[in-house]
Amino acid sequence: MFPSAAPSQDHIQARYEAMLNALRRADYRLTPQRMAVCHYLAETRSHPTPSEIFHAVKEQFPTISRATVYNTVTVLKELGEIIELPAGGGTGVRYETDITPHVNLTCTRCGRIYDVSLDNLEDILKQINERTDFQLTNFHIEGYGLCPNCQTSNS
Amino acid sequence: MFPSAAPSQDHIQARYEAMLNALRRADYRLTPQRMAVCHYLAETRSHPTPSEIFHAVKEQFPTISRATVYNTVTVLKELGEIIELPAGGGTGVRYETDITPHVNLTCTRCGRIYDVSLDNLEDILKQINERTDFQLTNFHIEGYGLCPNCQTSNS
DNA sequence: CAATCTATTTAGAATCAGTATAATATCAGA
DNA sequence: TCTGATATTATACTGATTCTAAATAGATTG
Repeated sequence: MFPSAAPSQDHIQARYEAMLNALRRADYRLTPQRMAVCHYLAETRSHPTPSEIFHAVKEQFPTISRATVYNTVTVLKELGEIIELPAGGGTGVRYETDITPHVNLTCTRCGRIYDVSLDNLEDILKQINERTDFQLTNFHIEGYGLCPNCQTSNS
Repeated sequence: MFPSAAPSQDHIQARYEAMLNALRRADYRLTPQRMAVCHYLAETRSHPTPSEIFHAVKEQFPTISRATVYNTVTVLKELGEIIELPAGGGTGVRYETDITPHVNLTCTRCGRIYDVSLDNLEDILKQINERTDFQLTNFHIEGYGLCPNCQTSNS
């Protein structure tokens, strides 16, 4: 069950293109820095923090600044291409890069986040649309508890 | 639909007792400061930040320190009595104090959080328990989009 | 009750995340 | 190429969160 399989090359490419298209549609320039951030977000399954994104992209772009990373993820978040999650322990945020409806199981002890897919999630979307005037772009589900590891460890 | 009705006195009392019991069960002392934090969390529907909790409790406890607030919410979070949410705009965290399964609709423009209840949420719980080895304490659903207000305003 | 041990609180310092600013660079279009 | 708008960068700044050491309060034991 855990952990999720690494995304296929096709899937990475599709997510990457989707992010670029979202930026294009909203009239943002496709700068090399933004493209690098998008590419990293498309290929990772690690729910990265802004700092992790910064260091990863720095490998290709030694001059990139944190501000550019923050700008880019803020835009992508507003466009609904990524989702902001609490990182646990109040230490900033993480980003969910898989926006297909699924469940994040967060371990309240070690903070790790696991992905699980469920059936019939469209039904939730339908109910929200019926009951509210919200213009929904995406949604996801978070579960909290102890992961298999932390259930047995006692520290 | 919006906003949620204020919680009844009975409901406040029940939530308050539940938090105190959780602390007791986990062998934490019921200090006056912790009790005051719990009481505020039980009576609010505002998804407060640590700072808001601090100022609210300070009214009754002028000497309380921020560290005590942070300690208490961290414990309550580990016990599953409250849920940490990203506050939007990267400005720290907020806490969901209503742990009955429901939906938080977060407006990606103004950052406000709305509560909505849905049917058949037990089914999600069942699916998670069937498919994973997680020991789940609670879960909730987050939706993202534009609230009715922000759909019409253009700034 | 006194002595002791541990958990908790407090104030303040330190750290870290995130934002704002101003100068520079890049890009698109005339 | 020139011009204007947008984006990036480095750095300074603000505010959120954590850490630390000392003081306090509660529980426990003799």
